[in-house]
Amino acid sequence: MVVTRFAPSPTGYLHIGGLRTALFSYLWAKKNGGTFLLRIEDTDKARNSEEAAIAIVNAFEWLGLAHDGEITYQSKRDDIYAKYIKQLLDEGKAYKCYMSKDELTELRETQMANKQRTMYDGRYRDFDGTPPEGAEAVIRIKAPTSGPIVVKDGVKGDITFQAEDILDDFVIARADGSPTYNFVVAVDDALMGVTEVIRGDDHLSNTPKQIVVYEALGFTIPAFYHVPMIHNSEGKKLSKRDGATDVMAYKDMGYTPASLLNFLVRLGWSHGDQEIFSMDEMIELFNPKDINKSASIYNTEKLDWLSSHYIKNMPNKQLAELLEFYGLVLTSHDKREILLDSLKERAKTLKELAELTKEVLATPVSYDEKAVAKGFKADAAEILNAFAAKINAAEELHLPSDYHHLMEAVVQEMEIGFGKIGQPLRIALLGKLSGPGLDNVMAIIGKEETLLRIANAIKANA
RNA sequence: GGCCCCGUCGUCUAGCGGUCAGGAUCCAUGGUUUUCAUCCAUGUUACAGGAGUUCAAUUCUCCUCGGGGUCACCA
Repeated sequence: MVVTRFAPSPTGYLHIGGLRTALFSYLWAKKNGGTFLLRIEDTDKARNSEEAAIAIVNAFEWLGLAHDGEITYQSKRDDIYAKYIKQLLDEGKAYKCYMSKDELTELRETQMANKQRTMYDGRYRDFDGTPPEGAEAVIRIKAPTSGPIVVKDGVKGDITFQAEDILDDFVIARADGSPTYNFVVAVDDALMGVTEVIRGDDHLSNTPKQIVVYEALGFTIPAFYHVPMIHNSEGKKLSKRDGATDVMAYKDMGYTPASLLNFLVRLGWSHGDQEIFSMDEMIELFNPKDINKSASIYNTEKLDWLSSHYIKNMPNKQLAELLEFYGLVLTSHDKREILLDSLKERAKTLKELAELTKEVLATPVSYDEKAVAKGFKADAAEILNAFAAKINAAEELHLPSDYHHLMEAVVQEMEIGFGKIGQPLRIALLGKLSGPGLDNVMAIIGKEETLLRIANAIKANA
């Protein structure tokens, strides 16, 4: 049974980097028919907020990454942590340390002055005297003072740390009794039955400490996969300062979960030359052992490409539903199919598609000056009038081809090139020289609106 | 600074001793399109450097350089 988890601390929104490790964890659990758990690490009361926890859950909902079972909140598990801390105390594997913060600071300063590494000196490790008057105690764990600690990492291979280089008797419970991060992570992962920990490699140097906790408590050590960081364009760890790192901002920008997830899965992971992955394919093909060792730089060029790919290939009905979030209601539009077929190949995001659609649907209120100078020549009014006359005379005008035939007729009768009617008509219909096929536009807006736009343009530009 | 990790086109990556170093994106050019976009075709650009090992190194080893992470009574 594979059990993975995502364990954010609710200090803000869900960010891109977190989402990627969550996605990896999710995929690996699903691939193995296992369980993907969510744990909110809200032990730091000063920095955490309930809104942040809700925001994270909402983001997962938008993305369709469902966790299994109930969400675990660390803030509700004080009793459990207290129990294990007491156990370690009773077994002599942890002890009370009465050193004050001032004393600690002083120790560190001396060590720095002597160019030693800063660490707790273990002065209360075997203390059995009377505690100093009024001193508050923290609980420290007895960590090994020398020897190798090996992290068996599925991404980077075996990583050997020397206890004397990195460890000291670190604090597992603060003076107020609250447990610290490295302790609760190990306890929770063990109690929740987590078998594979997939997380950012900024946690790599914490892992030996957690291993100390696992071993002291007699828990089974899970498999670790430390995935490389995502860097910003400066090559530094991606942080909130780097602009769009809030996952929900991607919804606002018009990206779909499918494109965002596809983009993220390919950051640090690949499967041969394949670029497009459906959720089913990701689940089928993902394996954390294939995760890259090196960090990747966050660059959204490919996200745009993926996004347009997914929009182009999405059924119009589904597209119309998604577009409502961006203020475009098309559900009852009778020309929805033509409309979206002719516009969805032009948009990189849903938001862009919504805007392009609104532009086509709205009667132009102004005309691009350069476009008029280039495309609305002296004979424009005559040609457009001839075309308008044909529209007026026509009985049935529904399909793009119906309008196309009328344009061809004008071209033939007046013995002009297609551009002669195309350019002014484009300006009349859209106010500029670019845009979707004119026959499509006319079929979408209909006979009356087409005539109106032609009349308006002649009035304004002739 | 100590410890740890990493180093293939600008970017995301394939490669797991012998390849014209492949794909994607971006960019450029051409074609298609009345226009723009799409689409199609073509093209430019990479093994950080130096020693080894080997008949042969992008691939294995070491060193250098470069980048990153982490060193709390934060998580």
